[in-house]
Amino acid sequence: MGEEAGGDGEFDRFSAEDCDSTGEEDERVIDWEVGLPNGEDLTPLFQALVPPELASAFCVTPELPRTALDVHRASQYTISKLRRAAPSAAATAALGSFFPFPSEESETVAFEIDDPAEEGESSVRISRLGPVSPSAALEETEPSVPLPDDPRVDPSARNPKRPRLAWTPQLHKRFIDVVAHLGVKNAVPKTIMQLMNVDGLSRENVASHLQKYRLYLKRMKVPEEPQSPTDHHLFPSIPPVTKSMPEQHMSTSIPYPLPAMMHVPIFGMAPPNMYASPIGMAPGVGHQGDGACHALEKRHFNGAFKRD
DNA sequence: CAATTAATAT
DNA sequence: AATATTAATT
Repeated sequence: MGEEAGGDGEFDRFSAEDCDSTGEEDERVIDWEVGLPNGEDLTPLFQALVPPELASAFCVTPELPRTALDVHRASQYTISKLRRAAPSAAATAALGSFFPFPSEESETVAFEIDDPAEEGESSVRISRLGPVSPSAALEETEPSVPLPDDPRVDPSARNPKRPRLAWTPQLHKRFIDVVAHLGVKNAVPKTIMQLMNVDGLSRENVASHLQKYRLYLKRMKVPEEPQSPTDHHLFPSIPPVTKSMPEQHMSTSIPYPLPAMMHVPIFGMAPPNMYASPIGMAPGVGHQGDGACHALEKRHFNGAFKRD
């Protein structure tokens, strides 16, 4: 199970070429194919994975050769099975009983990519419904012949050019949830990053956000000179940190159920309606069903950080 | 090496 | 304005 990661974030998504696209398969779930090797990289169906000699040497019965029909049948089965059962969090094992919630809210956390080549308001939202790949969103044209250093060859290889991360409300919420779980005192970039379990999210992404978040908390805590009536409206009284008890690490007992932490595809997507979540920055305790702070800004959660 | 913070860059 | 990056410090 756990895999770790000490490593740095790697980019191992995309590259889902146009692995064929005969429109004959209506049941096809493109989403699942992203990142998978294409047909040419896979062992042909008729070829046994284990050579006969090896198989006999280890007393294993060689698998029967499969046909495309077998594959198709298996696909149908899998699809129909998954159709009725919502995906249960597969990657929640990281911390024991941490996020045992299978979750109804299949969260879609989206990354927004700011096209580096452009200025100003140029964030591109990638629709999860489309076969659009992140790389497609970042490349203006597509040379028919991949250059030696073509990013598509091996995105996981050092790809220093990571697109600028946009902290969408979903991502931010995940961040907040994790920090709350850890306790503000224990929440450090690496751990947060791991717990957030967002594909492509780097430690420095988190560190940067965390720094900002802490500044925000600081402001909240010591409002020395009570804020001008003008910036009062956005933030109702939200005691920033665990105020009641001397600060300790309360990693257990989360006041509210965390959304299941599932692997989040780097470019998921959120329907255009996504800005509905009020990002109250209550670090420790929550706001859950109650519509506590409805600061409702249209632009990301920034309204919450903003001083005004 | 990782974390923190402040400063600075894009 | 939001994030990234860097430098200095722990």
